[in-house]
Order: sequence, then C-alpha cells, then structure tokens
Amino acid sequence: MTIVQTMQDQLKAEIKAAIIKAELATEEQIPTIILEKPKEKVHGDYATNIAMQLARVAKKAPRQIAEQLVEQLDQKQASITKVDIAGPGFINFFIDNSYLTGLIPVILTEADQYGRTNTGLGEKVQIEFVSANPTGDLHLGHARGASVGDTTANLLDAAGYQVEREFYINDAGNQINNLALSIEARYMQALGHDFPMPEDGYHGKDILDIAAELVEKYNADFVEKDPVERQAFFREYGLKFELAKLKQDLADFRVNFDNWFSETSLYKEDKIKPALHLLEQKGYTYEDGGATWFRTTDFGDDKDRVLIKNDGTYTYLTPDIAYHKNKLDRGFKTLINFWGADHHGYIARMKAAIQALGYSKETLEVEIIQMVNLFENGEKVKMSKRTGKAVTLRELMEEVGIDAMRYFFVMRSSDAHLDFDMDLAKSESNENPVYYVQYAHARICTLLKQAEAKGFEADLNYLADHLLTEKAEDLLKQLGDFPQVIADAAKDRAPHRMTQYVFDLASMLHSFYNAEKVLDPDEPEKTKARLALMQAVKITIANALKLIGVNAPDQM
RNA sequence: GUCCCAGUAGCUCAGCUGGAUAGAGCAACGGCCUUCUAAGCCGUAGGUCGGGCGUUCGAAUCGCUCCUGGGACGCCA
Repeated sequence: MTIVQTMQDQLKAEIKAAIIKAELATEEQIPTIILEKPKEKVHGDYATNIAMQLARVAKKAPRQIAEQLVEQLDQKQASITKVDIAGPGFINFFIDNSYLTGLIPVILTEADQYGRTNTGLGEKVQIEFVSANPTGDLHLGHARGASVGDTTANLLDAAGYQVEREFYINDAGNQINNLALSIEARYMQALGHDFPMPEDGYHGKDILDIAAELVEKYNADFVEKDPVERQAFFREYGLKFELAKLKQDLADFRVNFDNWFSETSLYKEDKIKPALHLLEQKGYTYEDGGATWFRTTDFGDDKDRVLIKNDGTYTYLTPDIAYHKNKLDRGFKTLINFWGADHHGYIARMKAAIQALGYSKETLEVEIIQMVNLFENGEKVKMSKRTGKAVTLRELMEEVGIDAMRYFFVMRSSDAHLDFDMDLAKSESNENPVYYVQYAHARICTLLKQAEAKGFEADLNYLADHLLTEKAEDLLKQLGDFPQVIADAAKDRAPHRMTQYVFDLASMLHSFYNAEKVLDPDEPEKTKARLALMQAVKITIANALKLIGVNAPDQM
C-alpha cells in the first residue's frame, strides 16, 4: 500500500461514512467511490461524482445530495482543508498535502526498487514477441514489437507478475527451404554461375553475406555436390547464421529473452501428434477433400481451418496449436502474444484452439502491433522485405540510436499506426522528447554534484517545512503516482503510458528548476530538503526510463 | 463483400471506468540567461473531437449508420 493509496482510501472511507450518516443510501446501495484528479487546479486535488451517481437511489438532486454529504463529512479525519461543490454536483476536495513529503524517505530507501508493487500477485504470465522468421534482418515492425513487448514485460514484472519472455523460432516451415534455396542461388552466383533465385526467395543483403562467407570458407566445394546435400547444409548453416544475428541484434537493442523456443523441437519431441489427437478426441476435427480440418467455427471463427493438408503436411496452425498447448502445460495463467498487424486474421483460429484445449479464450491475449511508417526528409521511406530494401533494426540503431528508438516505438499506443520521423529521432534538440527527459535527469545529476562540491547534504528532517510550494507539490504528487501508473499500465498492457508519465515528470522538474533555486547558502534547511526531493525525482526518472529500456545519462 | 485498426489544433498524438471550460509536444507569435546545464522556463494564439441519428442529468468516450485512410481475409508462414 503506497502513501498515496492510503490517503485515497481514507478519503473514500470518510465519504462512505458521510453518505450513511446523512442517510442518503444504505451501505449496499453505494457504488464504488471514484476519486478523480481534476484537470483544473481550482477544482481541488481530488473530485468525486458520487452525488450524481446517488441521484437515483436517494431520489434527490445531485447538488442537494452533495450538500448533505459534505455536512456530514469528517474533514479532519480525511485531511481535508477545503471542500467545494461545483458544476452539476461534483465534490472537490482540497487536501492537506503535507502527507506527500513522506514519500521522499520511501523513495530514497527503495531506490531502484521504487515503483514496484505486488498487484500482480505473482501470476505467471508469458509474453511471446518478435518471433520473426530467421530468414532475414529484423525490420522496423519487429523493432516496434520488440520495444513494446519488452516494456510490457518490464511493467508486468514491476507490478508483481511472474513474467517470462519467449521468442518462437519458425525454423521448420517452407520459409526455411526458401532460405536454403536463396543461399544456394547467391552462392552459385558468387562463383560466377548463372543460377536463378527461387520465386519466393529472400533478397536481403544478409543472404549475400552468408554466400560470401560460404565461398570464403569452402570455395567452390559445393558446386559439384548433390543439390539435396548442398541444400541441407546451406539450410543448417543459414539458420545458424540468421539466428545468431537475430539474437545479437535484439541483445544490442536491450531486449533479452528467457526462452528461445524452436518449432522444430515440437517435431523432435513429438508434441504435435498428441495435440492433434486431443482435438480429434474432443470431436473438433473432420476430414474433407483429403485434408483434416479443425472446426474453428464452433468458437466464432468465420471459417474452418485446415490442420493437415491433402499432401499430408501440416499447415502453420498445427504446430502452433501444439506450441500453445505446451505453453499452457508449463503453467502460465495468461499468454500474451504480440503480433504484427498482418497476422490479425489469425487471432480467431488461435483463440479457437485455446478454447478447444479447454481454456477460456481470455487465457490468450493477442496484442496487435500496427504498422510503422518511416519518414525521412519529410518523405515516406518505402519498405519491402521481398526486395530486401527495408530499413533494418540494425541500420536504425546505428543511425538514430537505441534510446530514441526504444522511446519512440513505445510512445504511441501500439494499436495505432506509427509514423517514425527519423530526423526528429536523430535531432538533439528540444523537439525530441527523449532528450527532454534525459536532460531532466542529467540536470539533477549536475546539481547534486554541485551540491557535494559546495558541501550541501540532503536531510530528511526539514521536508514538511520546505517542500509545500506549488511546484514542489506537483513533483511530489507525480512521484507518488508512479507505483499506481506502473500497475495500471501493466494491467492494461499500455506501455505508452510510461513515456507519458516520465515526460510529465521531466516537465515538472524543468518547471521547478526554473522557478526555485535549490542550492541556497542563505537557506540551509530548505536546501537540504530540496536536495532530498531532487534525489527522489532522479531515482524515479531513472526507474521509469529503465522500464522503457532507455538510458538515464549523468550529463549531456 | 466480411472483419479489424484509425479519423481529435497547421503537424504528430494523449484523453484511464461516460463527467466540469477537450489536453500535450512540435510549428507560429511575445517574453526570460552577471545566478544550480537556455537540450530549459513563462505567456499568447490555435478545435463543429470525420458526418448524422440515438442512449442520458451529462458523450471525444457507449449504440446504430454513413464517409475517408490503412490492414487482414490461403490446403503461405
């Protein structure tokens, strides 16, 4: 329970007591009391619309209800300094904010743990994200998925869930054959042979790199080899190469997975047939046209889906069902998958599978990451994986930097299309929100260094007397909200609220910094109190940035 | 054709469970550095929340409908 929550609960309890005392409603009739933060400061620190909600039960006008409620309210008990009734019946509370200074010792003690809560109650959640095919470079869509998935995982972890990050390696399907054939073509071409690329071949630069590596290591050894043998070798070689590259790119992007799950392992460990049998047993499958079908329409899909094609091979769906069964067998209570927008049509059948396996459809949550459009010099940069001309994650890391990418990709709610402005991300100016936030952190660091040099030390004994100015209170309130913001963002899978939060906090810091001098030799007590506040802000900004995967520099 | 996402200030976007005069940032305009980093701060201006109908004390938010943009609809993965 945080200090802010304790205060809010106290206020809610007093409101409830007042309602009963004024005989406006019985305890059972009272709806959940909602405290909201008014946008305007003249509307107090908190407001409630309970008088409007009670209008029907009490059969009175909202304003009248509000008046009777306020009359019975124990203002002292709820730390209220003033109550107003406004508008159609809002009750506005002005709180004695001295309780806020109690936040500082808590933050300084918890340090890098500040913000963590236990709201998730240790629930086991698995997050599968990126899961790009090991057939080419990671592009912008993957970068967004990586940022959003990783930050969501960080948030869930901080909110007390037990999180596992997993990458599903699609190393078993047709695309891997294509990879082998593409490498083969590039290898032969590199040695001067006229050799066609396969129709759905991969045209990326990475394939040329692999071919070059092969030529360097083996010269023309493979030219005369049996094509089947050659392709098998290239397949393994290419897969290893691509996977190593994926892992390196993601690690450099500060995204680390707990588990790399291989699709092939499902075949090797014979996990697919048992899953298939289970669906058969439960009566969800049938034969038609030489194929085996899964009756997903039983679960609201608009069409049944094929599990085994009439050539005897599986569709993509079949091992994926086995994979998700495996996840559930591992004891995860919730599975969150981050998918690109192009997989949207796949959700219904996967949810059908989850239900057919005997779980509620809410067990699987699919978060769709909408497309990223890259803009440079005000123009849209065309992307195409097929021609290999897409901008890669690696290139963007080198060009705009990791901090800006991590921040920008999480900045917008992930179900909306994102315009990524390269010039803005690169710019080291006030247009760039990443710099704005980092600058706030760096400013505090410099300030603390100066304080040390001048012999000032933070002291927690003077907080209540010196931190109740408007700007300081704004900061304190924002600091106090941090744990709740994390918990809510985690629950709602809304990582973009974290960038919003830290931006607002930075803005309040800059505002405070300009309005009030921290180091003041004439006011030693005030200086000590403010230094403590600055330390608390520094910790909170750093913790927030850490959740997003952005560095908090000491100087800029 | 069916489904999904989006449409909010000139631009990019927030807006949580329906609440008060719809908010930020950038761009525009006007101020603030002999003083802890001006990569900053303060102020001004800017809106028919795509259109319409409905639900209600109250709608950007919920429902219906239409318009516009993007995406998905395979025995591909």
